[in-house]
Amino acid sequence: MAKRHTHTCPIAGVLNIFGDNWTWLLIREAFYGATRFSEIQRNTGIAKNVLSDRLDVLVNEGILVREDVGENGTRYAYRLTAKGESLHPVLLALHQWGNEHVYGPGNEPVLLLERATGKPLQPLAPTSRDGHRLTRAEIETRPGPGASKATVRRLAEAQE
Amino acid sequence: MAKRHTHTCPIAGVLNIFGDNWTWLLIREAFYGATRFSEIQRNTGIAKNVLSDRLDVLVNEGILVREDVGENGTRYAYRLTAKGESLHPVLLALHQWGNEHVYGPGNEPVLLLERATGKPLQPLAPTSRDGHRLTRAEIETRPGPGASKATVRRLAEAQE
DNA sequence: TTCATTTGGTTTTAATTTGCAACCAATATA
DNA sequence: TATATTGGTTGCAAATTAAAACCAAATGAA
Repeated sequence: MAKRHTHTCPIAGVLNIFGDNWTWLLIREAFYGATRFSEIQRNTGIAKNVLSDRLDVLVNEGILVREDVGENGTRYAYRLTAKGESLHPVLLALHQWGNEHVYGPGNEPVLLLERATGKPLQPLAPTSRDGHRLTRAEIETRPGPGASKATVRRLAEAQE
Repeated sequence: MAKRHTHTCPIAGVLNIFGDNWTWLLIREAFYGATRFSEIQRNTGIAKNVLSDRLDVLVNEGILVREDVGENGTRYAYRLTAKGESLHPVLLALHQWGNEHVYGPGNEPVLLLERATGKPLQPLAPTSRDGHRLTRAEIETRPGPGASKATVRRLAEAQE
C-alpha cells in the first residue's frame, strides 16, 4: 500500500495509513486486546499476506509495537503504542456512527457504556476550549503553519 | 466496491462504506462545500470512473443527494444529507489525529478553530451522559440488541 | 448564431492490489 | 517422539484501480 495522497491535508495523511478495507479492523482488534497474529487473523478473516503487510505498516508508523513473547524467537505480540492509543476517539466516533447509521437504534451490535453507571456515552462532539459544544457553523478551518500554497488557495475558495 | 465485511460489527459496517482510499476525501470535499463532479475531481485527483462509482455508493447510502442544477438535465450538485452531516464528528476526529500524529504540532496543514475566539478546539474525547470526560478503562463495550452470537462470544473473550 | 468549452459521465486497457492456497522452519504441546 | 501451532513467505488467479480516450448534451463567448 504505497502512499497515494500527496496533498498537504490531515485527512489525506490519515488515508495514507488507514485508507483500506482492513486497517481500522486491526485497530479494533488491538483495542479489544488481541495481540497475536493468528488471533487477529481469525477474528477478522483477513488474508495472511495482507495482514503481514498491514502490521508492518502499523509498526513502521509507530502505532503498534511487535514484542517478542516466545522463549526466544518466533512468537510475537502486537500492542498499541501511545500513538496507537491516541486513535481511541477516532475509533469511538466510527463506532458510534456505525451503531447509529449502519445498524440503527435498537439494533446496535456493540454498545458503548460508562462502566460505572451502565449508561451510554454521549455522542462525540466538538467542544471549545472552555468546554461548550460547538455547531458546525461555529468552527473555522484555517490554514495552519504546515499549509501548502495549494491548501491556502483551497480553503480560500471553500469560504465562498 | 462490494460489501466485504459480513461480521456484525459497527466498525466493519462503516468500512463497508468508507473502507477505501478516497471516500473520506469526498466527505471532506462535501464539508468544504464542493458540490460538483468536476470540482471534486479536480480537488482530489480521483479517477473519474472511481469518483462516479463512489458517489453512487454515497447517494445509495443516503449520505449525499444528487440534485439537478442545470436548466434541465446534465448538471448536478452533490450535497450532504442529514445522515451525511452526522459524519462531522468522525471527520473532525480524523482531522485532529492527522494534524497531531501525521504532521505534528507546529506543522498542521489545516487548523480547527472556534470561530468566535480563534482558539483551537479541544481534542474530541468520550464523555459520560452527565458530561465528564471518560478514560478508556471507564468505558465498557457490551453486546447490544443487534449482537450476533459471534459478537457475544468475541466480546466475552476480549474481557480476559 | 456559431463554435469552442465544460460537464458528467462511460468504455477500454494496463497496472496494482487482494484473496486463496500451498508451503515452510521453528516452537510448543501431548 | 509425534503432532499441531505460530508467523510468516511465495505464487497464481481474480478483482480493483488508474489512466486515457471518447461522447452527447448543455453552456458560454464572440
